This record gives sequence, C-alpha cells and structure tokens, in this order.
Amino acid sequence: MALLESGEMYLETILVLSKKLPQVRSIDVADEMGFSKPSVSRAVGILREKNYIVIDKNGHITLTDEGRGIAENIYDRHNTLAKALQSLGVDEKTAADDACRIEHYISETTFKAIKEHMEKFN
Amino acid sequence: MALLESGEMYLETILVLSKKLPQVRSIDVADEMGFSKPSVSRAVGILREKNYIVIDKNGHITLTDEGRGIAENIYDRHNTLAKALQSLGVDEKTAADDACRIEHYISETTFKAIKEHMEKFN
DNA sequence: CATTATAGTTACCTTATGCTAACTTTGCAA
DNA sequence: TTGCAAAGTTAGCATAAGGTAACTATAATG
Repeated sequence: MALLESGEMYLETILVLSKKLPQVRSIDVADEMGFSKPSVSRAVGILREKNYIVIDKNGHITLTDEGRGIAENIYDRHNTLAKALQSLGVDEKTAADDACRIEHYISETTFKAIKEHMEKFN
Repeated sequence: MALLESGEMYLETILVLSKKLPQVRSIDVADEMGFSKPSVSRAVGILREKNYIVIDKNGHITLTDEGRGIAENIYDRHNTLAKALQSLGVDEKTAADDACRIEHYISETTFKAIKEHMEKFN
C-alpha cells in the first residue's frame, strides 16, 4: 500500500536529518517533528515493517533504497513547490509551510508540470 | 474549531448540489460523494451542530451564512487551482483531482498569490 | 558501585472518518 | 389497508495517527 502523508513526512525527516547528523535515531526524529517518543516509535516500527527503513541494534535508522526513493521524491517536491510559491510572491515561511502539505497530495503529472515550468522560467 | 478537509468537502458538495437541485438532502450528498448514508448522516449532523448548515423537517439542507462562506471559498479555490494547473499543461481530470485535494491545504496567502497571478496572465 | 539520565517500548486513550447491519419512519400504490 | 421503497438514524467496527503514563534497558557520572 502507498504511504500516506504521515509516513512520507517521517521518511523525508529522516532524509533531512541524515544530511546533518552522523546518525539518525528515533529521538532525533521526535525532536525534529515535535512528536512524542511513543508516536515516533510506532511510526518507525511501521516503516521498518514495510521495508522503508532499517534499524540497527544501536537504534540507528537508515533508509532502504525504496525508502530513500520516496524521501528524495518528497524532498524534491518540497523544494520545488516552495520555490514556485516564492516566485509568485509568497513569503518564505508560508511557502515552506504550504509546500509541506501540498507535496503529499499532488500527482506526478502535476508535479512535473510545475517543475518544468519552473525550469523554463527560472 | 476550523473545519478539516472532510467537513470542507461536504460543504462544497452541498453548495454544488444546491446549484443543480431544487433541494439538497443527505442522500443526494451521499450519491454525489460516493459515501454511505450513515457516514453522511453523521457528517451532516456535525455540520449542523457547528452551525454551518440548517436541516428542515423534510431533511432539506441549507447552508448558513458561515457555511456558505466556507463552501464558496473552497469552490473558488477549486476552480482557480484547477484552471492554474491546466494552464501549466495538466489535463483536465488530473487538474480537477489535484485541485480537490490542494484546495484544503493552502494558506489564504498562497491562494491569493496564485489567483492574482492567474488574473494577470489569464 | 549506586544513582541518574537517556532512549525506546508497552499499554491504553482520543479523535476523525470511513464502513456495514439493522432499525425507524414516512409516503405512495396495489 | 397492507406493504414496500426510500430516506434517515443507531450501534458498533476499522484504520490512521496523535497523545500520556509508566516501564525497561543502557550508559554515564559522582
């Protein structure tokens, strides 16, 4: 089954954290997202069951190829959408907040159209 | 409390139906949205409690001023977003589907920016 | 070494929102 | 008038996803 917004957000957060931390643990995800430890513990367990992430005996989280693919797609969407909104005059914070929600709901078709438009009129 | 996507969709559907039917009943909403009667019955009850709609003794549903305001805002967002996506080359069906989800998640700031852009480059 | 802090888990609660099964209510028709 | 069809409601199930309280296990520190 396809991931919902929640799962996609966790994967994206893990990707972002892995760019700035030597290792990513559940607690880092909890701090970053502002969720409780148990909530993250369960979410991470589900992502592991679905083979989007691997967790070693030290609790270090790594994205699988599939998980990384999803995370990078969402991250790309986020950046592209945020930039697109800013190019329409939306302030940085609002653009980021809105991109963060929209990124989970648009089709690949729509995303490609927006991305190509941005590349044409960069 | 603000309405979530679900409540906004019900209000928008009631508005759309009221444009083409002499009266709107729960069963009409159920048919239009493809949901079961009990699901609509409950949703409609909640919208009534929150004073977004009024239901007369014959089960005819009317939007209150507040409900109509929300419904029209969402409907406007839907049309504007669908048109914006189509202007980027997205096919009509996909544009409508994506607009239907995005419409609930963007800020007023972002919506205004998109709308103004559309008006400038119509 | 004993204590404490940190990370993670377990159990259970809550809300939102879909569903089915089964009931009620009402109006029309044979 | 009996009786069915249509509309609506009630009761209860499921899933997703957040939360708290309290437990465990490990690591660090006085």
